[in-house]
Amino acid sequence: MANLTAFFNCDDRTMEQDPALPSLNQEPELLKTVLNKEGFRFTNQRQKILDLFQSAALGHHLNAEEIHQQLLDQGEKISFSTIYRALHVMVRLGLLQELELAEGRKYYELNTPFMNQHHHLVCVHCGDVKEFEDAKMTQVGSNESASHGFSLLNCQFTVYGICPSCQSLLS
Amino acid sequence: MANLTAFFNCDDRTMEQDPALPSLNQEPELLKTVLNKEGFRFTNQRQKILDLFQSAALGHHLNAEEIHQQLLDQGEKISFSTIYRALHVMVRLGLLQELELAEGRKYYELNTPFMNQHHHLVCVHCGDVKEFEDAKMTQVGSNESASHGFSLLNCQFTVYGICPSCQSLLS
DNA sequence: AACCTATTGAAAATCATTTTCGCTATCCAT
DNA sequence: ATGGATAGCGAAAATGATTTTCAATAGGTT
Repeated sequence: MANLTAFFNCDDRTMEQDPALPSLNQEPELLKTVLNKEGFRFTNQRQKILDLFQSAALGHHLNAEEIHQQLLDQGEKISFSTIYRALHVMVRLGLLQELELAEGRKYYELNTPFMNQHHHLVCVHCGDVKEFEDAKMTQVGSNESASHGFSLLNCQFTVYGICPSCQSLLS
Repeated sequence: MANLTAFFNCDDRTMEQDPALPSLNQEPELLKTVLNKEGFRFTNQRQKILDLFQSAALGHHLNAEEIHQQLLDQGEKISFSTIYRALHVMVRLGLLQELELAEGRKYYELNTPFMNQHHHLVCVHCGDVKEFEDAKMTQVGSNESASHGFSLLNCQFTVYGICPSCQSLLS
């Protein structure tokens, strides 16, 4: 069986991602509610991690390393195991989305409702990432999953290329 | 700087992917030609690896582990380092494409000309992968990269969901 | 307040992938 | 063809991100 970590690796529990994506930005207490509803516990560390995503621009992606560093910078001591566990839980709960930007590590960003999903244009040379939206994408994604009888969780469109500045460097 | 391995990790040389994708299925000697043109050497191991992809259904993806096992099964002894090096070279030369199917490892498949690119619908529970094509995808990909001044290398649309049989298992 | 157990941090373990290094094989020029 | 230069090979060690283990602690519940 596949090992799609962020979807199914939160200890041993098996559970579906909540289809009604909670919008955390409103209520300060929402994280606790969402966690408890599924038997997870609210902790300071989880709140701090989520705060990072909420205080960053929407669609900003972070990896475990960056989260660790940013929390250190603001005086919070946290272990990598806690970070990874928190990320998995929050992906499972539909609060975060895991991104595969082909850099040998995983990135996470605040999950956005389906119809507002954005996609990524990656420079394979310098790693610069631009975001874009396109309704056609979501359209195709839901058509495809429907036509195969899949229940849709999310979709990612990633375009790889070389950005203008790297083009000049390389020429 | 980013570390997009398959694009830029072939020892130390820096070089662009050949925009004219060679169609290997015709000429038996083409691999040697393509390799030598860029200063790489033709080896038995590289041929054997490429053969695996060519004898499989088009669009079939393999990871390093599977390649290693399949070659063992057919009596070929080959090391993982050789496999990984060969895969990188062939991606660089545009013979293979690297796929991010979110399973903690990389998959490869024969590269196909842009307009025939196919995309993936992945069951996050059992790992089953369905392929599909959609011209809109390529369209959007080239529009986006063009509008940001990127030179386009490739694009991947990956849809995550739960397949029908896993849905019944989980309910 | 007491209990049950999910969560934490630290350290060890995994796992895919990469690198090192001495040896071999391919390519190019003679 | 032959020989030299060096790309590529295999084996083993190294890396780096992520996961797991385990004893101590803290969150949620009664």
